[in-house]
Amino acid sequence: MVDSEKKPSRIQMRNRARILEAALDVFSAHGYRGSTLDAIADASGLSKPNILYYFGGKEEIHVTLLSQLMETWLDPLVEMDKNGDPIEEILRYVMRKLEMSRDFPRESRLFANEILQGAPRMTPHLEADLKPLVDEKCAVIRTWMEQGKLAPVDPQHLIYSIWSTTQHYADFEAQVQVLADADPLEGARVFLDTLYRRLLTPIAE
Amino acid sequence: MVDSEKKPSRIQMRNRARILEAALDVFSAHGYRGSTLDAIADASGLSKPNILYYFGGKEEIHVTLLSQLMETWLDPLVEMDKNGDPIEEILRYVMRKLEMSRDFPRESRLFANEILQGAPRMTPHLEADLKPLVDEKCAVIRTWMEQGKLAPVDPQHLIYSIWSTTQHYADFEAQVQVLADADPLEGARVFLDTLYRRLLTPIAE
DNA sequence: TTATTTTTTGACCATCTGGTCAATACGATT
DNA sequence: AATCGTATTGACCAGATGGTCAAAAAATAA
Repeated sequence: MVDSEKKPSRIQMRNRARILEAALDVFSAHGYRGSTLDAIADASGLSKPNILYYFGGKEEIHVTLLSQLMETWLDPLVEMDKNGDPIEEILRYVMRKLEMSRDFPRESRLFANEILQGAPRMTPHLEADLKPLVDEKCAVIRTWMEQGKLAPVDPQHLIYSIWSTTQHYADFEAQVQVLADADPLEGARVFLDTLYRRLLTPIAE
Repeated sequence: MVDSEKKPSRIQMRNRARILEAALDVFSAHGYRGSTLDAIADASGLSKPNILYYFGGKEEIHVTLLSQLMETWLDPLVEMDKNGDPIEEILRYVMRKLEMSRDFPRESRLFANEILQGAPRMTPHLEADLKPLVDEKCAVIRTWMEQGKLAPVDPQHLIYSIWSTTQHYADFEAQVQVLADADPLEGARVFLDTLYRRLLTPIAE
């Protein structure tokens, strides 16, 4: 049995990583209920019982993925620096989120799927990690606005809009695909730069 | 057997409506794969075999819902009037989409779920209905911009941003809930009004 | 090498789920 | 009331799926 006390062997490291990689593929493409252990087994090259040797069950794999990816996911917001130039900081955040849609679409869809279903396996994480971070950054943004460095808007809705506009290109890729112009992500870069500059640039009086 | 040739009886009308209503509840909450005929049966108050008397199967119910709701879903964009005032037309569109997040969150999530999974049962509809409409309205917006009535931005990405920012409040409700301020939808109204006014108001030279 | 622990698997199981079907109940028409 | 098409259901089935387990195979330690 895999002992969670002592440090994992090299084989354990490798196989757990394989399983999580395969699971990310499968879960992000089909959702939790649409994914089967058999599919994860196939994708990882391990047998189903062997997978259950490393993880307690389907749900444990899913939860592990979710919490393991949470940090990566929130990192761009963490990086937002209250000492930087406000508009450039926010635009940098927007662009990093947009890059994540390009580079980590599976992760984006994994989260989107989970939240669409009411976040049954993630609400604790949201409360514990996301909420405090968002509160903190909203306070920073509010300060910037009070200093007249940003045009005043509700910081929380500003953040929602950044999440939704950037993640759209990963989560709704199938739709964007249908309406496809060449290289949507490059178009998005230009558009979102304009959008947030016009929104946030303070108007001199 | 239910005959698709002649017009449906009153009982058929009522029961098909019941089933679709229940199915919308179930599908939007759990996704396609996460939904069972038993759940739809329970929710509709009909027995499972009875449901299969009215619909060919689970997939047929889902497809029926999707195509039946497509029109409602696209209607606000259809309504965008090329003869109206550009900024007000677009803001009206934004607000109507936002109201739909409030009044039809199940429909929003149904579509979101489907597109997240790669739109397996909807790509034809997207091609046939959505694409031409979006192309048409993009042309209208482009005209407005050429006339100097709107600040120039890529119309397609403008539309994506409207979809994503408004639908966010329905599709990611679980997340918005966690970060909850009082009445997010009212905050959204104000924020989005500012956002799109600042983005689109032409700058006098 | 041998003993011991870790890893892997084939066979199996219980449950769930979409779907069938023959039989029954119902409702309108005569 | 008798008839006939419509509507409804209990019992059932086959395949999928999450998970178990004893035994075999590898790796590691002695």
